[in-house]
Amino acid sequence: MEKSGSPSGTQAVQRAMSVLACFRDGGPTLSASDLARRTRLSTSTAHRLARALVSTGFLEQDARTARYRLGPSMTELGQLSFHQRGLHRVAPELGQLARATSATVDLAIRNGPHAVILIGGSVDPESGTGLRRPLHSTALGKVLLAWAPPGEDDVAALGPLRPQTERTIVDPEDLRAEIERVRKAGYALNDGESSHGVRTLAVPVLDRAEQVRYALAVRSTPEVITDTRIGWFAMHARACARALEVLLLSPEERRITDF
Amino acid sequence: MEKSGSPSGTQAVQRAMSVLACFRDGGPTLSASDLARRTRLSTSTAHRLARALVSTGFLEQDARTARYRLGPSMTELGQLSFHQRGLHRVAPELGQLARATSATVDLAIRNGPHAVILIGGSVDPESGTGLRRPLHSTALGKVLLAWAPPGEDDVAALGPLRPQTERTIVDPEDLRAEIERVRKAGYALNDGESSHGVRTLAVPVLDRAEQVRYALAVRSTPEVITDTRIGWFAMHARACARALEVLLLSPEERRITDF
DNA sequence: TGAGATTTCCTATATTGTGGGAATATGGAG
DNA sequence: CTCCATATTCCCACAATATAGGAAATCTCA
Repeated sequence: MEKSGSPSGTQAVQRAMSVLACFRDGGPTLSASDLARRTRLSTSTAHRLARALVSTGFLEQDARTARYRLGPSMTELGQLSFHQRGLHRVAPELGQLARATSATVDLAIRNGPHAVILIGGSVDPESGTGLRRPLHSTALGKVLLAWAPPGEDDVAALGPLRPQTERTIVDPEDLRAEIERVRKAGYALNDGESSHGVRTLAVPVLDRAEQVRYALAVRSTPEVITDTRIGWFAMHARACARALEVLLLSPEERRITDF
Repeated sequence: MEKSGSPSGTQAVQRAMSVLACFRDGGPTLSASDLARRTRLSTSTAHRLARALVSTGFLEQDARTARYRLGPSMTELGQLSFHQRGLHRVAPELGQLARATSATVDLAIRNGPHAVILIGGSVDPESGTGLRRPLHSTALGKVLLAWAPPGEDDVAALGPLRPQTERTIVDPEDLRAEIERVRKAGYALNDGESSHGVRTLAVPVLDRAEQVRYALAVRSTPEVITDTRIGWFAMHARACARALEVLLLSPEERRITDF
């Protein structure tokens, strides 16, 4: 099928994961043939993979309709991941930042070409926890790119840069320049590049290797985050990010001395 | 290796899922050899599966220590699963039940031989969201067994019934009798069977096929949930469960008329 | 610096996943 | 109620893919 630059020797597993990934864009339930269509796999293969995922609890099949939905293992391990990262401990910090800045606060992590919001300041399902945002058109994404480990900082690997508004950066060269600017400034700005009338400022949460683990954003309107106050917002966000750096690095990692 | 009663034709996928499952019992990070040991797979195989999971974002590998942790796709799809089930809409109902009863409220779903708490009334990581509890020693579990679909109600399939306290039901026959009692009464009781001094009452959240989708529990001390007030607690829990039944059945499922 | 453990890569083998196709079940329309 | 279209599930021969052994590279700790 694809020539697929991946040198991995695990077709079945990657296909199974792409079955799970269908639920990112699809509705809450998908039929076996939906899965086959979306993954471009044969009906038999999609069906067999789905059954394997059901047997391990990552999918669930409705007894009546035979449609699939994400299963209990997914929720369980998702929560576990949340706790194992220590994210349940950062809520107070984020709340404080939100109050100090009167802005909405998001904490995100990179997942391939997307930023996934781990803790969303909004309960709005359209911009809340679990949401995927593109890297090129968000402040979170620019931060995740600017401090990415070598090899994952390739703008070309993002594919076509889809415009969200007329301000969205769509030229890879422009994006590289923007990323360079972000790295120098220490924060990223998204001024209506993903949606109109929204201005977001993001900073990295770094580990000791100076690589980004999470991105932290404060989001509001241009009337609140004015040009002259950007420095002030950056300072507050940076302070919160530093607090998170302390909270989010596990004891095990912390014992590793750097110099 | 195992004779493995599963008639499925997907070894690689199931093995990959068992790699993910390692993180349920293990620490927040596991090394490649940890994974090989726990899954009883050869080093090469465990390593290759782990890499495939990393490439799809379900695992993450620390650049420094080369250890693995659960990845962003896990958190993302976990949250997605949460929302797609409509669970973000039930918080008010659960809060109301908690206030009315002055008890802790848990909502759980079955995952194989365990109950997974989807919304835990406690922020305590030891008894909060994402926790796995055994089916035989919890009120949640008894409910999930009592209304299980045919074929999944087999007590024998649970394996050995491990005692948690001296009150834990360990004889399969006793458990079957208890399940029968639960079904008749409409609620399950756990009186110190999983931990001392804790009494829990659980009721099912049923779909129209009279099969259990979720289990809802109120948990407190025997001084609060006294013998004489059990009926009162059951009534309140049952009322809340009915409200959840309305909330949690998707519109798609709802349009299916039953009689 | 050296011993031991761990991560990672490579390759031959056959076990395992693959997809065509047929049988069965489901739901909608007339 | 019956028929038709669509979707789900099962079966089987083929060969592509995952497997495990071993060796090299890297890291850890003394």
